[in-house]
Amino acid sequence: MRLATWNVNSVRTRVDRVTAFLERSGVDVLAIQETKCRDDQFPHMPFEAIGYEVAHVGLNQWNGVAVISRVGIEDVQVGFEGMPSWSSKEGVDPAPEARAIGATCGGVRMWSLYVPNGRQLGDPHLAYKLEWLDALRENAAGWLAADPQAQIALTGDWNIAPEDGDVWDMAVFAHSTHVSPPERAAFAAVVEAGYADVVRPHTPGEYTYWDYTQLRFPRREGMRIDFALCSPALAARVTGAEIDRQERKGKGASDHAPVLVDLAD
DNA sequence: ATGGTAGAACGTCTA
Repeated sequence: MRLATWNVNSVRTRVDRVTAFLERSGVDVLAIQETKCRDDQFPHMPFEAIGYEVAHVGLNQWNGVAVISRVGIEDVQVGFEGMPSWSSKEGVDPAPEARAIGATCGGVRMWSLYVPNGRQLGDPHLAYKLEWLDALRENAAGWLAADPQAQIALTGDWNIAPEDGDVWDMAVFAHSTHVSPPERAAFAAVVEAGYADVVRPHTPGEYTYWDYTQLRFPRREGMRIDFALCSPALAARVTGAEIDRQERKGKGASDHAPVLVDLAD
């Protein structure tokens, strides 16, 4: 079986690329982030036409996550217990955002996660990001405690570069989010809870994201911020992984590349 | 030059 995660940066703009990727790659279960649409706007038909089912949550033009599977979608869960809320405006009550959806697909508990960006050091959005990650960690630890043999994949755009080598120049990020110690600690806490980054060993030195501006992609100035963290039972099945850099090329590319994981049967 | 690009309530937020 083949899993993948991909921040598509608008599923409506990118639907032809996403379906072509599924057909070309043979991915069975794909987690996508930043669909940027409501549920009623999601283009289900192109996916159904090639044999995939979709579980999506999208509340407005921001965020939006989905699991797309051709090996079944069961027990769909939107968000997780204690997931923090957010309000972008003063005077507007905070509400949960469309940043997490889980579903069981072919025996794997697949999560599509879009971790809050954090914006800038000192921004309330960074505190929100850290609270969101802590609540995720607490849930993920609980899932594993309830069933140590569970095959769980925490995949998505984590908006964290865990190691200095995960950005092209640490000096550029000296006063930025994504590399700060609290963010890295929050990521490490999920790993310590039992979820392994199964992709890094197969893709040393590679990035998953390149900003649209400043010619970042041709200059090979990217970041590794998209991850598939797997529970022990699932990590034991991993036979390989790759980052599909080709998908970042050409007109109409997302700013993120798909991250793929191969599993033994 | 406070820049650049992209995508979403088509004006402004988000990344």
